[in-house]
Amino acid sequence: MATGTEPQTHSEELKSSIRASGLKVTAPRVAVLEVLQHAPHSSVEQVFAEVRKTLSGTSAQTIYGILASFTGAGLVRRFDPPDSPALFECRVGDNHHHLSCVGCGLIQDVDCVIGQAPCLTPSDDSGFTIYSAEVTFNGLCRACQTSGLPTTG
Amino acid sequence: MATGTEPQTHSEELKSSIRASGLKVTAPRVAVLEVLQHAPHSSVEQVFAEVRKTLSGTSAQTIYGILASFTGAGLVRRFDPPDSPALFECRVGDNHHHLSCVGCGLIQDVDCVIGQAPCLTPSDDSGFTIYSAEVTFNGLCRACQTSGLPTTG
DNA sequence: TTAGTTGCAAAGGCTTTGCACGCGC
DNA sequence: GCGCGTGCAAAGCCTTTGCAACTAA
Repeated sequence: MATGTEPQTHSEELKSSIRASGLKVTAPRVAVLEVLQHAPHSSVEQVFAEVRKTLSGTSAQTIYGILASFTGAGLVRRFDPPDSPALFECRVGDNHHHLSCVGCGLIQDVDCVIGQAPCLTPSDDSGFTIYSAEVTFNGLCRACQTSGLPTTG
Repeated sequence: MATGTEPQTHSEELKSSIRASGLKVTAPRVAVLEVLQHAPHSSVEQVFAEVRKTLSGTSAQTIYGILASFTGAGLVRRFDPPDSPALFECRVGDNHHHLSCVGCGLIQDVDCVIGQAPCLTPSDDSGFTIYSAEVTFNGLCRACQTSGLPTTG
């Protein structure tokens, strides 16, 4: 970045991803994708706040629209935890899953148990054609274990 | 129900379950549990409508409260599909998972792939103590395959 | 130029909260 | 009798929708 010619080379990759999904490349879209890459498991509010640091004129509705488009295009994955607004994460292509702490709500990624996508096959698919399998492990994170959260009541 | 003495023997089981969870037994609670046993994957609206058939004076807020209590007590499991209100199902104790149709939103139960709970172990638990693993298979149900839903755009 | 996308504003639905009465224990 | 649970009413939040102007391709 000596000459300032390529201050955002990384953005080119993102733009290519957007184009490859058949979507037009716009500043807010690139920004949303960047935020998601740097901060996985972001809520709409989080993405909105981050994008506005760069593009102050962006509206929340635009963020909703972009995330919906990206989710439909497969660029991002939506995650709906109970008692919380939806989270979004960059779909990097691998098949990772989630550890969800019932104590503090922390979401953490884990590699797929088996390693391929879909990594699981239902015992009876009932005629379904399976595209993907998402696994959520519910448990208690290390911090919540240490703090002695009550587990029985 | 000839004498009216035991028109709801089955309810006794439900009451026991409620009591066992440390909750008080009330008519709406028994009704909610009955609805959930007969109609898995019910939304709040669905449960509300069914309960009112028996207990016309029940309010929606009561249903929300009951479902929240039951979820906390482990009697029912909450399921948050994207773009839809939360679903609830009776937690019968086994470790079944879900087939979710991306075409029509149909949710169907499947037995656990492996058969034990938790039936999966993450490759790296990051210090988490895992209580349970929930698996959602995303795919296309037989009806949506037949109707030729577009899969590429 | 053409079509998709953004921005502004408002509405809608789902869910939660506060308080008093009633019922289960 | 005590305390939890229920009912009534309202507010809150997250999310979606409609229309005009702008930008990417």
